[in-house]
Amino acid sequence: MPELPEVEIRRQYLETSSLHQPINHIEVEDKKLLTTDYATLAQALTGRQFTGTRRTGKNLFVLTDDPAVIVHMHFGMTGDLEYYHSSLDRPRFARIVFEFANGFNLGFLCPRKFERVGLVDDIDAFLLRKKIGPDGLAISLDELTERIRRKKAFIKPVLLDQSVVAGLGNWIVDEVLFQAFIHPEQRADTLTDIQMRQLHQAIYLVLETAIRYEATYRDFPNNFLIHVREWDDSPYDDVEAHKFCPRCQTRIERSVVGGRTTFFCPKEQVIS
DNA sequence: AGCTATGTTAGATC
DNA sequence: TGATCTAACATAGC
Repeated sequence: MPELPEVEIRRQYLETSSLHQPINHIEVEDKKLLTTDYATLAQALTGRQFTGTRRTGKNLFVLTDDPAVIVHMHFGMTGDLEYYHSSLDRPRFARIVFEFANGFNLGFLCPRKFERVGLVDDIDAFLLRKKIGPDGLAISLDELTERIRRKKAFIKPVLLDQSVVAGLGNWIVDEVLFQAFIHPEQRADTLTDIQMRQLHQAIYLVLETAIRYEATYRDFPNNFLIHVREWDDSPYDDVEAHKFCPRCQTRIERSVVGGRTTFFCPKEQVIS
């Protein structure tokens, strides 16, 4: 589920599996997944090698031995990477495959086709053009405060806005707001200095924790809200009974904010 | 069978 | 114009 931590895990995975191997061929099942036309992509990458990676928010960039050829990957809601050898092991949904000269393959798994791959020649220019803000792990308290205070919308959709701070998705924003004791519908421009400090700290805590546990939710600390969601695999009425705040045991509320399903503790996350 | 989904964005609306 | 909001996208899984 590719929010910033999952993309960071995929970056590390690609870095340890797929560098310094000449690319023989690129297989693309559905051209709609490409943001660069296939002929251009194939021509630019054939014979090249991946040499390193960069990440900003949910965007992964793969450098090659040609400084002007950089692959951009976005994992949408369900994208993943898998490095494999035999074509018999080709994973399901590997709709884009980078075939290396050594016989190994890097599959870009696109189960729901919300994923995108394309070429970029300048990362900074790309980020500017796409209005991607500072990475959630790198943003300072002052910059976060300045960017949030100029918005009047609810804090939750503001945190989901990649131009404000990059990398936070639906689950993580809920977790961050829970850890910071902030109601998802508090207006962004009304956050106090104390709340901003809590928010900044919570963003770092949640992202760091998720990366440390390799984004495996069930391993997260017990005081994380994420567990409320993880168990939500049976009909809502059935499961509501065990959704309680891990800190105060109040029943967790479920609503829709900014068009997304939202969980929060109605007792501890109040609008001030 | 019908509903929901982790993300992004075009187009509508304020 | 600019900010904000909504719906749609394509598909799998439950």
